[in-house]
Amino acid sequence: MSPRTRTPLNRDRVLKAALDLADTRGFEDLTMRKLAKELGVEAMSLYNHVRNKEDLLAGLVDIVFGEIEVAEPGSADWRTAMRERSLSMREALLRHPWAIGLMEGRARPGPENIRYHNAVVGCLREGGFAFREAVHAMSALDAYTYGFALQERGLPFETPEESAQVMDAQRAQVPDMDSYPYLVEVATELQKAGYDYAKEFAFGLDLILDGLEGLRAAK
Amino acid sequence: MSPRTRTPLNRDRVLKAALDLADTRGFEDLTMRKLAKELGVEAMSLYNHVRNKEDLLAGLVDIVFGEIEVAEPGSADWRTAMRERSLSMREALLRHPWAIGLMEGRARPGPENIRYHNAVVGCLREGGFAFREAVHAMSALDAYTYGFALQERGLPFETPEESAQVMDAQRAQVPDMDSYPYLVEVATELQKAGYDYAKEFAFGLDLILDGLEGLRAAK
DNA sequence: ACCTGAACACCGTTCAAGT
DNA sequence: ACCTGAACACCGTTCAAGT
Repeated sequence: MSPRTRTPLNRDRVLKAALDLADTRGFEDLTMRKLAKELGVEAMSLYNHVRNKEDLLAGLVDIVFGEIEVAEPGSADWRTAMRERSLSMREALLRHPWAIGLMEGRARPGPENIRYHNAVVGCLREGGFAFREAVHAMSALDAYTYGFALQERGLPFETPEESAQVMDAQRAQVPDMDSYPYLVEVATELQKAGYDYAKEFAFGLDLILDGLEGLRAAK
Repeated sequence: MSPRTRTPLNRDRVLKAALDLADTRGFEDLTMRKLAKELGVEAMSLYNHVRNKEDLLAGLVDIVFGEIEVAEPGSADWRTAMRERSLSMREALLRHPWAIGLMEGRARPGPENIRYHNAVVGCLREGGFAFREAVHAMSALDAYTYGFALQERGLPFETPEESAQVMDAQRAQVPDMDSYPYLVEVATELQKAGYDYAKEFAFGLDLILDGLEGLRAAK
């Protein structure tokens, strides 16, 4: 039992601390050195539990995949299953916005990743989608969800006040703003009404689900 | 006329060289020092033409926005306009995959960004979409396109051979692969048929466009 | 088996100094 | 006005050395 760390370091503790660091202080603060300090250890010690930083990130991504809830194939109708898992996916990406660009990496997928994707395809196949159509459906839903999370991470339109602030800054910076009447309109309306991300996401999601329903019926 | 650089450095030349470096050698090789070397200059000289690296990246993002073709509002029916601009957007993101996560940044948008989004909203408004519906439409289309580009960047399923390779590696790594029958099926089918990204993208795109048509008709 | 100190080859950026 | 050398505060990672 060393003086500082009662529990010895292991891969799980390293990953957990890394996740927390990225979530609370931001992805750019997730460095091997700062992570080590957080764990009361020197940076080089981490390499006993993680191959390198890429391996660390792969571990984090798999934790995020593990947080996405998805029904057992056949346990619910495909539409509710896909709707719920897309909502759960957006929420996970909202908790870990730094992960968005890493989820679809070329690296070999982790166990949670595999479990997750198997369940998604399973719900579609058991829901009556032919193989090709199931791939279409998953591809479209995933693309939409990743892309929406990306937009949500970047855009500052949460409240009317925020929208107003952004637009004022923009107006000051772009002198010929009146050459862009459609944008001005959007800005004006958004200032009045605000922008509800959850509702906006649900709108596009239901639109895609409606389309997929037809695809399935056509079989 | 200095010995090396006949044309003096300026912001445009810096941005052009940076774009080329990121495209040809990858985003991780786009460092201020390597960019400077490419231009036959010391790293510190770049700061005469670019505030910092963030400013450099903002400049690159605006160049990419400038590469996305979009019709003049009112010049074509909304559906072809939106279809064409989404295809053009995917192609631009395919040429500059490193840009995907940067396009929707919090930073103030550049002139090409503003021009582009104004035109997109304009095509929808002139095409008969009410304000709220135009925002819905743009949001859904953008999310899908960004997300698809993200998947395409990460996944290695171009040819049947690639799919086979990936699956073999995965099989070797995951011993209980048979616990994931739906994934095995996808893998098997993909090995036979391959995966056509362009067609897959068009499928989801048309599905969303179909849905938006209904939204417009309902007004 | 696990941890560490020193070192290597890098980063972005500042600043005083050159022309 | 533009470029540079030296410096600062960082990175990820290796490796021999400690326990």
